[in-house]
Amino acid sequence: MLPNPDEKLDPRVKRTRGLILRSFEDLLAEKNFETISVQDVTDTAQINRATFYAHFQDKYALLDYSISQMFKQEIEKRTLNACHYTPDNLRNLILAVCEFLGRIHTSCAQPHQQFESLVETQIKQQIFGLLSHWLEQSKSKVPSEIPATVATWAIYGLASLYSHTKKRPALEKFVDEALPLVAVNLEQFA
Amino acid sequence: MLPNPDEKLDPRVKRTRGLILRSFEDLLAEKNFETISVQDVTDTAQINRATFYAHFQDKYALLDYSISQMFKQEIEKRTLNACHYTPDNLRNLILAVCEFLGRIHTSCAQPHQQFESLVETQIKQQIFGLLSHWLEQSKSKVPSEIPATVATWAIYGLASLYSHTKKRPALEKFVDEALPLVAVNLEQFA
DNA sequence: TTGGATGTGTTGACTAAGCAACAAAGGAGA
DNA sequence: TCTCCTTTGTTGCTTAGTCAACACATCCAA
Repeated sequence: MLPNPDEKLDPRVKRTRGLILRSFEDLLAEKNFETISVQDVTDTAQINRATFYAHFQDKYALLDYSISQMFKQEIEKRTLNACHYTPDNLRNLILAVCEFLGRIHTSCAQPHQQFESLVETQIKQQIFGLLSHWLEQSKSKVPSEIPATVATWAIYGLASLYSHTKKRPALEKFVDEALPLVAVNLEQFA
Repeated sequence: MLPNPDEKLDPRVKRTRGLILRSFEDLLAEKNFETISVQDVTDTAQINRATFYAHFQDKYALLDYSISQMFKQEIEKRTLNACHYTPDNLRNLILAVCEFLGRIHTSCAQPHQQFESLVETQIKQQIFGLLSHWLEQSKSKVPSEIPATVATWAIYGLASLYSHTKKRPALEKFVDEALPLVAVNLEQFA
């Protein structure tokens, strides 16, 4: 739906980016983001360090890209990118964000402030883009920026709460309880 | 032991060869060798067809290389490349060849004449090289070419018999019964 | 027989990846 | 403070991989 810019790419580029991404995600599982050097990534990816810089400005850009790719996959898996606003789709989106963030917090070694804030920025950007896309398809011509922003922050906040909870409650139950509070501001787009 | 020519290689070369080999071995598990085209290999390896020809003359050369690499790994796994002639090492070698050939015959789709003969040539070359290496370390200065040849063919023959047997007997028992017939010609090198 | 479809092997021009070397910026410790 | 060491970005040159196009061989069916 949203334009897919990866198809017509030089195979060498696809391969290299894939290697970098895979290595980075593997490394994130063992060490925390701050202690991962570009060297570490290129060593485990078995590519040259200079090649890394041909693709990413630095490791922060890599993190941004990595997070957004993973999240995009999560969304595509649930085909949330090819639909419009309904309470049920919203419910699935909240579920997706909770699970995604939950997975990050269990599979990445001790997340740190900087790491978390970069993740937050990326994910919120994606949620906002998706919601805007949904709302603009509605017959209602109400401007969507403000409702989409409110919903985006609310959703991320819920997922953050969920993923930081030590003993996580049953996800479905959690989402069903929270859903109405988010949906109330979007009813006009249903 | 035998010189290891792969270490100081351009990383791109290692990667490309690895991709080609893996794809080829995967394809061998599904289709028989004759029906695998160079195109098939490069497609699944996600490399350009021209790149294939920069590494291998044709698919027959690839088969040779693939078989010899797999066999070399089998030998290295058992550290048979770093030892000398003893009846026990010989026993392990026979075991290795039987298992290797057995694995090929179960994991590769319907082997054909051409395929089998290419495999045979490669494996015998490797066995012969290894045996020569062993025998030439012996104190006895007896020429080793003839005994090594006899043993090589005998070993391959045994493994071939074993791997073509429908209901394979217990491997250990099979080898213990055959071992003396091969060892008798090598006693002088012990 | 002809023609389309498919595979082979090769070529030359272009582009990405590798490499070694560099300056510069921190960090840790004596 | 000074030095030693590691990491960061960057650069110019070399080499490997990509691409499109080519001529040629098979094969099979119209």
